[in-house]
Amino acid sequence: MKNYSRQREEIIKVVKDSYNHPTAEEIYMIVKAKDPAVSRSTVYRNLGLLVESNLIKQISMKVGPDRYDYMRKNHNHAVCTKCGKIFDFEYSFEYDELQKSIKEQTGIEISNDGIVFEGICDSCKN
Amino acid sequence: MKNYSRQREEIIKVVKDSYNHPTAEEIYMIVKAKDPAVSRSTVYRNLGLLVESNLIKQISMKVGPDRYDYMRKNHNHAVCTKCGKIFDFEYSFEYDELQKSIKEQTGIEISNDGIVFEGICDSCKN
DNA sequence: TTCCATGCAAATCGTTTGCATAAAC
DNA sequence: GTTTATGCAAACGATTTGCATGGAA
Repeated sequence: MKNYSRQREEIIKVVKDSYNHPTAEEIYMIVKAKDPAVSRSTVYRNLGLLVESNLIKQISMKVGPDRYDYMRKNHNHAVCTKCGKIFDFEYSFEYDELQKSIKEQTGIEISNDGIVFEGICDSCKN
Repeated sequence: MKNYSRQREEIIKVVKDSYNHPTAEEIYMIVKAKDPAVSRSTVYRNLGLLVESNLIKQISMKVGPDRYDYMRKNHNHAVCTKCGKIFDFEYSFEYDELQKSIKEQTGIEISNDGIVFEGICDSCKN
C-alpha cells in the first residue's frame, strides 16, 4: 500500500459505509456502480492490503465467501453457520486470563477480534 | 446417512485416529491407501454427513482448506491465521452467561465448540 | 427390486496470478 | 523515468454436482 489510488479510496469508503459485513463481490458491485471500469482483482487485492494494515477485518466462515468489516470500536462477531449472516454483539471477557491460558497451552496470541462465535440464527432455526 | 457403506466406515475410522485435524484431501489420501478405488467426492460427501450428524467437527479458516476433528471431550480450537495450524486447548467459560448475552443481542444460539479463537502462533511470529 | 451410496468427470464458486497498460511519485 | 496499481483473462484450489453404476436393505 505504497501509492494512492482512486479505486482503493472508493473501496475503503464502501466498506466503511457498509454496516452489513459485505462480501468482496458485494463491494465490487457497489464500487462498480460508481466506476464501471473497476476490476474484481483490484477489489480483492485492495481488500487484502486493507486487512493486512488492520484497517478492515476479514471474516471467514464455513458457508459462503469471506466478509469484510470496517474496524470500529471493539465488538465481537456471531456467525450463523447455516446462512452465513453475521451479527455484532458486545461482551466483555476476561481477556487477560483467557489470552494467557491460550498462550500457555498453544502458543497462540489472540486479540479481541480473534474470537468468532458460531451457531444457528433465529430464522434458520425454522 | 441411511445406508451403511464400507467407505464411510473407513472415513470415520481415519478421522477418529487422526489427532492432527486433517483436511479432506489428507483424509482422502489415507483412505485411498487402503482402498485405491475410493473417490474424492465420496470423502467430501461423507464428511458432510458426519458433520451434520455431529460425529465430527468441521473447522474453517481464512487460510487453506477446511479441517476435520473427531468429537471427543470438550475442547476449544485456537487457529493460527498465518499457517492454518490448529491447536487444542481447554478453558472453562461462563458459557451460560455468554450464551444468554449473545442470544439476546443476536438471536444466535452457540454451543461450546462454536467458538473459534484466532491469532498468530509462535513459529509464525518470526 | 427399490433406494441409497459410489465413482467419475465436469462444473462451480471464490480467489489469485501473469502480463501488458496506465497512473502515481 | 521508475516504480506501483490497474484491468483483463486465464489459472487455481477446494468443493459440489449430474449421471450411470453398484451395493445395501
